[in-house]
Amino acid sequence: MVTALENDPDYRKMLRDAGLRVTPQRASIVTILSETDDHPNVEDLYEKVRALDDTVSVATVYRTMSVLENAGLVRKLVMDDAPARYEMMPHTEHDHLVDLESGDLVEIPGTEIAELMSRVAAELGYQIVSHHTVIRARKT
Amino acid sequence: MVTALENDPDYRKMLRDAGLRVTPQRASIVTILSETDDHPNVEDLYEKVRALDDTVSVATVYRTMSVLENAGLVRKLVMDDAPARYEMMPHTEHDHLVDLESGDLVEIPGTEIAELMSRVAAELGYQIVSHHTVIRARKT
DNA sequence: TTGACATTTGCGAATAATTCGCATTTACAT
DNA sequence: ATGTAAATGCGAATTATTCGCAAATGTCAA
Repeated sequence: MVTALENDPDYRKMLRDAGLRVTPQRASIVTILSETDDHPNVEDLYEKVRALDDTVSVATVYRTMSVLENAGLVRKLVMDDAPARYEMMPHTEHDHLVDLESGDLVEIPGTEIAELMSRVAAELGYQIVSHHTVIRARKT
Repeated sequence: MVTALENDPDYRKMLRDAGLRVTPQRASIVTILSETDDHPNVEDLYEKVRALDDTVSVATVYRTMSVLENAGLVRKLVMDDAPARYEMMPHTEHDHLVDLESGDLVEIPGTEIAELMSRVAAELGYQIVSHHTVIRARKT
């Protein structure tokens, strides 16, 4: 069985450090998600992962996304009218904008939005665990 | 048939002005949603509307929410792991925060967040059609 | 290294929110 | 009043996601 395990020991570590068991399926999924620079939904992800490792089931992709999200390794983007999409937790903070004409998901770089939200939440006596923002917009 | 039509001619006008047909079902739904200060999901709404007007079906509640959203009269709040919730389009701008302990949906007053988003989107050459932000947080 | 055991997986069935098809009713412009 | 496009109710269909369970497997302690 060919998996991503042997190729990318980094992902083993990332999973171990998060207190998660390292299974071939998880390694394959993380490998694919890390290599992908768009924001795949489960179906996209499943198809790509399958090409690398055909032992993976859809259910496992769902379960893995959930586990990784809880571990803070993955961010889930809940869409308005489409299946959720995922990305590896970014080191560079950004939010998301949906281009209503093309359907593209555009990244908005910068920490301003997050900082403002933290401030505003703090004023209400809350500490942000996560925030989820999707802006729908069209080109001017 | 008792409906909200006779009681609240304001809603007739609101619907007409938006170019929508005024049906008893729509009037009942708008009446209930307007009176409600929490953010009901379709099931909540359906139950309350039913008490007022038992000709309304769930499908119509869904369809009406969709129509009103497109008309800009209603805002849909897409939740992470629960059915969507709705509110009449607020005159006072605000965003939303989910209290992770209680599950409550708290309103964050103010236009700062929206303004910042507009600015940032403009920098990328976009004009915001709508933005949807849900912050998940816990009390400090 | 091995064994024990909790975790994870694949599979297909189940769930739950939302949409759809269609026959019937209805709002409203004329 | 009347014709017609739009809206409705009903239940069936769809679709993303979760679940149950038996089999497989990762990890940890000895």
